[in-house]
Amino acid sequence: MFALIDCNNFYVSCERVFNPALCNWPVVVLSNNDGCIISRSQEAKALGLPMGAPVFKHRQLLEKHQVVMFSPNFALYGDMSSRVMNTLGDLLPDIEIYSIDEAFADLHGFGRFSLQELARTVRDTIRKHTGIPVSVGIGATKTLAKVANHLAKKQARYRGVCVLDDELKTVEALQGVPIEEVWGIGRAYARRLHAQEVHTALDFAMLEPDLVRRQMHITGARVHHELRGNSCLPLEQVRPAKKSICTSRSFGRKVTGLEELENAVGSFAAKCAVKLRKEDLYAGLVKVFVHTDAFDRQGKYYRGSRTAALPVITRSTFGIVQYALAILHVIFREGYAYQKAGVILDGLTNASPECVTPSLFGEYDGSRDDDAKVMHALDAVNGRYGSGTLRLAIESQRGWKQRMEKLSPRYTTRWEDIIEVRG
DNA sequence: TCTGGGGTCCTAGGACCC
DNA sequence: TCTGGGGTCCTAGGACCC
Repeated sequence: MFALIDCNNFYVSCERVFNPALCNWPVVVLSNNDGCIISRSQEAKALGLPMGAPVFKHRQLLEKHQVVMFSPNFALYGDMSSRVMNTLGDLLPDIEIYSIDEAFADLHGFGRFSLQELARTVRDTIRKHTGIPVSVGIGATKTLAKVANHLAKKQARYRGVCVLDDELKTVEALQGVPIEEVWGIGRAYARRLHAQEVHTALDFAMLEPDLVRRQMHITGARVHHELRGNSCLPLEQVRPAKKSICTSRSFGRKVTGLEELENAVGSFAAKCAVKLRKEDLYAGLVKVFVHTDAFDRQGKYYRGSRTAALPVITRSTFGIVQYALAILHVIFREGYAYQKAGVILDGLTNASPECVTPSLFGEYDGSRDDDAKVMHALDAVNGRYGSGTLRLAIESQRGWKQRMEKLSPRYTTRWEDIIEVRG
């Protein structure tokens, strides 16, 4: 059996831990740039605020009900996530951290315990240790655990715990879950399935396997298999190495000048390099993209992107920034109002550069010993005194910076922000 | 008139996830 | 006026190899 432990309204719940007055009040967390709604409390969902909706379209509703809004505080959410996962890891030996707010657990060996009681213990302990409410779903496969979790959240009678431990319960559960709610069935497949009169997870499970394989390829066939109780997605306890690293942002206002774009792209490239070293990897390819506002039907539209192969794999901020800027110069067009830019590192490897053939023509070589030492010093200083303490000059101008008007304090990761309790 | 067979690698695009 | 960010996997098709 597998369990899926999923935090309820995670980002909102994190804010509430340090602001309990917000419990029972409609609360939302916004995306970067304060643009969209990306987490909603139960009360906010009840008002009809959709997930992912742009704030400006729901301004009236938000104001009328005095919905409390937060800019995203990822430093806080990341730290709260590791507290939840640490507590979970103490309770269950085999877990896979699937996302910032979810983990799977393999329950083999727990056969002689009541899974209901086990799930309750997990839920109560995480709540007690971290303040975060979670739901627990248990089923014979990961996909069925997801279905169970969905029911645990949606139907009050489960009180946050749903265990599908026999066929009858499983079939009943599948009947109650719309096909679009199934893990692995997105918008496109859901639309096609509805057109074929497949509306629930049970309808889908009853289809001919060959038909599913043909229409939905191997990924769809796996979902189908798993819903029928045959496990084909194993627990992945070790996180696989990253295959790409991306840093991108929408701008706080439109950017037209090359110099400002250089500041943005340079900053994103430098951020990518830091992530790269944190993952202990080297990059082989750098990609840069810029584009104008896709929603703006009036303005001139342009999107440009190029990938450059680095002559030698590197993890140096200098090398990566240098290449990113060179690409930017190639794709930049005068006379456009840019809305977003990003840098993507690809061709990632953990091989050390000494094992790789160096460039015949002596272009920039990120494996140079002095660069490695500088990067080491850079990361050490920023690790100790805060990121951005030491940075390249190009990272300094930040007129394009995003709106973040409702940011909460970093309660758990910054001394100045720690909560004060008065007696 | 008649033109093989067996591969690999790369990229773009689509679909999905949180 | 105002619409996020960061990922993965799969497939088809093109280009190339011998």
